[in-house]
Amino acid sequence: MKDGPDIARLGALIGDPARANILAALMAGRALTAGECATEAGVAASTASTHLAQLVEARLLVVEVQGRHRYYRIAGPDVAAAVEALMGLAVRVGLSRTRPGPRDPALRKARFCYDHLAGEVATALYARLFDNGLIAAAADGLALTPKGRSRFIAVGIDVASLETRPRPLCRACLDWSERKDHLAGALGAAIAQLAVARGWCRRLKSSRVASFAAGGETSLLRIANASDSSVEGMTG
Amino acid sequence: MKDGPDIARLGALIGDPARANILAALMAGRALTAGECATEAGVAASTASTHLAQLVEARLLVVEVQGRHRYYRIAGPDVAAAVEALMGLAVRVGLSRTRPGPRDPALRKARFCYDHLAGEVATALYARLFDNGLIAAAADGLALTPKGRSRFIAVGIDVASLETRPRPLCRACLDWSERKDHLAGALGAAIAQLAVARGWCRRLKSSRVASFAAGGETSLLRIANASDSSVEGMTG
DNA sequence: GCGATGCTTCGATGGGCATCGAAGCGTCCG
DNA sequence: CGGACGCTTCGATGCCCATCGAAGCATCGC
Repeated sequence: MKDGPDIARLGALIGDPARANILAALMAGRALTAGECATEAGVAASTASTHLAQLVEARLLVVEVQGRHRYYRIAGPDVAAAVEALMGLAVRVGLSRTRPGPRDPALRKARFCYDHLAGEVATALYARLFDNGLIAAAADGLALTPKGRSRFIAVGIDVASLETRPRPLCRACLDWSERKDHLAGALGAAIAQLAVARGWCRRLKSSRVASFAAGGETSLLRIANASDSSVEGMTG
Repeated sequence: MKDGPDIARLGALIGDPARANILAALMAGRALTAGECATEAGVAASTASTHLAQLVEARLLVVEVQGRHRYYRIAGPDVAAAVEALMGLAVRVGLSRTRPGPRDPALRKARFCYDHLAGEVATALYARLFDNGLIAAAADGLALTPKGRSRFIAVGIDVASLETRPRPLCRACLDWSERKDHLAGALGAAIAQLAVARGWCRRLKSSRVASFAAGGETSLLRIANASDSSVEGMTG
């Protein structure tokens, strides 16, 4: 009938409460079994199964079979970005399921956005990375500066292998709670992994919340200080 | 039940084909009467009326009454951005309603994205603005450089008045057809207005396509040449 | 092997909602 | 002031699809 992308099918997919809950749960970045998805969505296992099948069919999710378990996961960063964009619009438009923002202040403080960090901490880190010249803008988006490259290597991130991937290294992602950008892309994911590996923060189970340990937040922000060498000494 | 933004309501809103068609039509940036929306969506006037009421209720659209006509319009840039993001995901995920439609190449070449330009031409302009140092990245997003500021003033854009608005001056918007960024924000809108006023391009009626006149594309791209003074001489 | 567990398919049920025509209400034109 | 036009509201119809329990199919543990 009309030309262009079939936005209606996508909307309908996301428009069902059960499917939306599944997507929201998977936005934490972890893979969930079909049964866990059913619990998250609050529906019977059979119902969740049909929903999951539809989401896989539409390529929003991917499934990985391990024995008698089936692990479902967000298909990729672009799906996560679109879901995140919708969340941002929902907040701005006043469509929240709890009146004054998420009842969870922890969620605003720091959370996982698919495979990278979001929230207050993440937007602060992004601003500092920028101000200190570790990342900069390029014609095709965001780029890692030479200064930043050596810094992240010193911190323990294998930048070279990240660069071989088709996925963009740096990408700005609009934070729905802060209304500022935070760092996404392969580098954003690597930083999140680093933060977990070093024990700076951990995922709260069954939620997107990133719980920071004492001093973890400052350790993370210290990444953006190109001249600070204390990061390497910290281990988890 | 769950915390966080009510993404399901938004999805359900966009998920209906009639509403999706209305939104897509309004993405051209012009306001449409209720009757025109009904025609675009291919439904009866009464049906369209209920859809429009829901979209206004959800703050995705705003309505302006003029005499016996009611003009509906996208509520703001954030709504447009989210819809654009969904379109991008739909394309990447393979959800298109036409394989390679006839009107499609023109749409990829240049189109209106709410109030600014998108497509091949717009991404090219964005890259040149960047390479020539007229815009640059800042911690909170994109910024106009002093060089760029004087250039746009010379071209005839009232930058000072744009800066007084709450709306961000420059903003990167991911182009769903090109998979690169193009310029959005108040400046992006102003450039689009300028291009129309100077006769470089015009809106094709009832479509998002921006039809460029002979030489119009080069005239537009010439904006990005800070040393080129021939732009001011061209009038529409 | 045999039962238990995890997940999907099947069939039936029900509810929500898009859709339409007709009627009602306001606005413009002559 | 009367008729036409634009839009919305109303009431009725019908369809799509989410939902569930039960049954079917794999896999794991013993």
